[in-house]
Amino acid sequence: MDKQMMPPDVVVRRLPLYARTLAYLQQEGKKSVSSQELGARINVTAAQIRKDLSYFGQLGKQGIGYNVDELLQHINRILGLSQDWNVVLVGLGPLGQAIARYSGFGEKGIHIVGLFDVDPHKVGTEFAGLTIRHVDELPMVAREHQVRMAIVAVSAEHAQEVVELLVKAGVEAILNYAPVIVQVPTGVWVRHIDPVSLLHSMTYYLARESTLPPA
Amino acid sequence: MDKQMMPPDVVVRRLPLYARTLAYLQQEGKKSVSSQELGARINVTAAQIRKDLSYFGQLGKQGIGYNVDELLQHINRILGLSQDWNVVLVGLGPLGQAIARYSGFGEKGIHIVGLFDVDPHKVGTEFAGLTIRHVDELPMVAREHQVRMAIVAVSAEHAQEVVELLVKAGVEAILNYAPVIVQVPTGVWVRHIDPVSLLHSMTYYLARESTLPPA
DNA sequence: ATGTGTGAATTACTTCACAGCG
DNA sequence: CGCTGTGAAGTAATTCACACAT
Repeated sequence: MDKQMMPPDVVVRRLPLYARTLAYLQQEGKKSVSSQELGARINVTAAQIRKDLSYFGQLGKQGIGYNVDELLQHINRILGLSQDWNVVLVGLGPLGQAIARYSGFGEKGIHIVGLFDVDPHKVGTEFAGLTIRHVDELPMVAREHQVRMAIVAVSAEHAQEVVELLVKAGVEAILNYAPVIVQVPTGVWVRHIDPVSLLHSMTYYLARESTLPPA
Repeated sequence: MDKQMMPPDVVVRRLPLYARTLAYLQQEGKKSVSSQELGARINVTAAQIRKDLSYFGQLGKQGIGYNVDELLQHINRILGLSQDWNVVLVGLGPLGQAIARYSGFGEKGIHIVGLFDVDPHKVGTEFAGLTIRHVDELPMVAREHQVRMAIVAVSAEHAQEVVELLVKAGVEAILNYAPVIVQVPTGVWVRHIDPVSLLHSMTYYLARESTLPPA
């Protein structure tokens, strides 16, 4: 597929999944993998994987499959993960604290470099190796650490205003844990984490029982 | 739209969002809302909302819009949220602990009735008002509380085996926080929570800068 | 007037199926 | 052969646009 043709967002969203699975395959000592095999691990058809990857060039070898190391490195490069990314976290309630302590980000090129809250009891205290600061200091810290991404873990009521502060501070990508859809200007990306909605979308089917999910 | 025609999963996934937004509108004292207005709050087109809702009957009034109270109650009924749902949580590491403490589930008809781990240091201790039990006791507790849903917060390595235990214990819907796609038999639903992948799918765009997200 | 409900049109995404390379 | 890469075909999801109800 042509280089200049840009991949739809659904494809971009699947790339991290491919990367992670390749990393697991790598750990398992696999050198090479077919689209078939890779797809079986993540419930994606072989054709889908081949088509997705074709947006980014000819990454496989006919008759052989994909080289695990190469493809992993290639996808990481595509995702911009050859560099590390500094991220700030806003909101240090129970959820924010769990996120701050979570080690899974750091392993994958995401570094939390600032913690922010407004609660005077929290501001100034240490947490997970960082000092919690007042959100007023966001612009300063963002500039200092060249922060382009943020994680929002405040209440639904405060999410929109926090997002606006972040955007004003130059943040271009936001992972929002608050149970509300936030509005952002063009040029800023948002993704939502919403466990309650996911659970509720499953109760729909359980309440119906006769319906079966796709194999 | 015909009653017997069943809504695609994308539609079902949007319903909880509609419900939540209606709940906010209700709190704000709104009595009635148009598809236009509702859509503006959650970045969904008015046509989309009307078409989605039409799967479930004629829920609005021409020239007026939708009655907030009625529509909210209707969607909740559709989602099976007129009843409450008992859920078990497996894995009480930092993430599982945060989930166990999170109050947002209970407010929305989801009740955590069992906590499970395998760590002998944790089993037997109290947490968030419940006693942590060994996963061996899963079948018993699941039967006792008629548990049909579960939340998995174990490591990637253990996720698949835990899911299999859950399925064996009769669980039909799983919210998986582990960074791996788990395989389930037909008739069981899984949804994934994957913050790292969401962040990585955004670094893709940030690393490209010229590309703008959809308005 | 206003705003729903819905076929028709459009756009987006996935799968097919096969030429061609190793 | 085995398995990729990819146009073509097929599905699915979204948006249009307008008749119609209030």
